[in-house]
Amino acid sequence: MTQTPRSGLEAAVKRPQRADARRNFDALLTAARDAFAEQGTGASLEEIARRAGVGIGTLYRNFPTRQDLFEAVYFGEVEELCAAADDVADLPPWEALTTWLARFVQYAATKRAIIEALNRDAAMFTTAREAMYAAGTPLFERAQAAGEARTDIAFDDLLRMVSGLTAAGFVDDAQRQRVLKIALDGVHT
Amino acid sequence: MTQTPRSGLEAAVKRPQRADARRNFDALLTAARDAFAEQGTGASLEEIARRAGVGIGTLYRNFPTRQDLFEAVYFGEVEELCAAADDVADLPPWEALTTWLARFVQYAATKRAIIEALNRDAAMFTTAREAMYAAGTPLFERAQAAGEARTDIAFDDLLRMVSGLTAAGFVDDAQRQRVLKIALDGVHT
DNA sequence: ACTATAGCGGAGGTACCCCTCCACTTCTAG
DNA sequence: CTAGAAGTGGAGGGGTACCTCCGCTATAGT
Repeated sequence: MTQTPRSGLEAAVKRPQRADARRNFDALLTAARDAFAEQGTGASLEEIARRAGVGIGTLYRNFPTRQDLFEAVYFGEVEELCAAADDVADLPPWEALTTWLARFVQYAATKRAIIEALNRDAAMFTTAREAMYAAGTPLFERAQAAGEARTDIAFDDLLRMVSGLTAAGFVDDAQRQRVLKIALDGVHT
Repeated sequence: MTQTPRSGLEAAVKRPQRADARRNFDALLTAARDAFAEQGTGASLEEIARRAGVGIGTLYRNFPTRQDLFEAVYFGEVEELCAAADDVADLPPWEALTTWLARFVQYAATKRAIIEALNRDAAMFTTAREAMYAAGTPLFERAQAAGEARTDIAFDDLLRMVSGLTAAGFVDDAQRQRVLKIALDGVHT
């Protein structure tokens, strides 16, 4: 959550120097993350400040625009997702791919910002998208090389398919898993 | 759009009697449909009235609550979708199913309300959901009976999968089609 | 301890949006 | 033609959100 520089994803916002300010900064980040998760990109900034227990002025000083706040949260999320790609590195090809995608689904299910982001074309999204692709493409290509995934589709197709399933509502988690599996069966060879 | 009673989907709102009032009513419905399509369920009622070229008061007289307006629009949409099931009746089983689903995707892509609706459980959604299921299930079962669709999944799984793909953002329509096809390959036998 | 200063927070202006209410306009039946 | 019923629309009250501004407070370096 507190950022660990990696893959060019550092937000364009710098953590303040003073200890008390840093506390507020982190509280804001956490509150924003929760709020964005629950209510999407449009969550009220005033409520975020309230949740973080700071004044609205403090929020605006740290993050002059909604975009700045969003980036700070969002880059953190994407980073975690990318890191998850390492965790599956030593599974067999197809399993590694599906495990990562499952994590993508489960992870992003509560954080729809990531999905909303897959679509827009603002600069920050491009950066984040590239990071996600950098993390996922090797898994996909490994599966293809092992003859486990069809070669007539792009990783982009796959990721969008999965992200769609993430966004969809399901009765329960079992159904989500089941449907994901069906869809992935279309990719498996 | 102007409602054609069918499958218990008549909205709980009645069209006014006077000619001028009826014109306004229809204009509101059209404007609301566009607005909901563009901005989702939360579109501003005042803007809808503006688009329809009527006063806000007129909107409220015809549709006392946002829900009323939404139902009126939404039931019309669902009806059209159900009607589309008839159009594919004489295609071969698998083709009939996929064609209908493709229409579902294309149709609902601009009208996300339908998808948002698949999830909530208010009474009206139940009604609409049932109508959609009544229209689609036969197509699915026919494909299953013909040995063209796997039998270990429910129509509900399928529809949610497809609706997820609908909601997802794609680079272009070609990609949308491609991804839909991949996902459906997971269902085909 | 002391002070310069980074940081704080919330009042308040602006802009929407929701919804109600009612003086006014338009339609239509007779 | 006409009168009453049906319908109109927008002003206005109550909310909430955005964002700025600035007098006050807590911190860090000496």
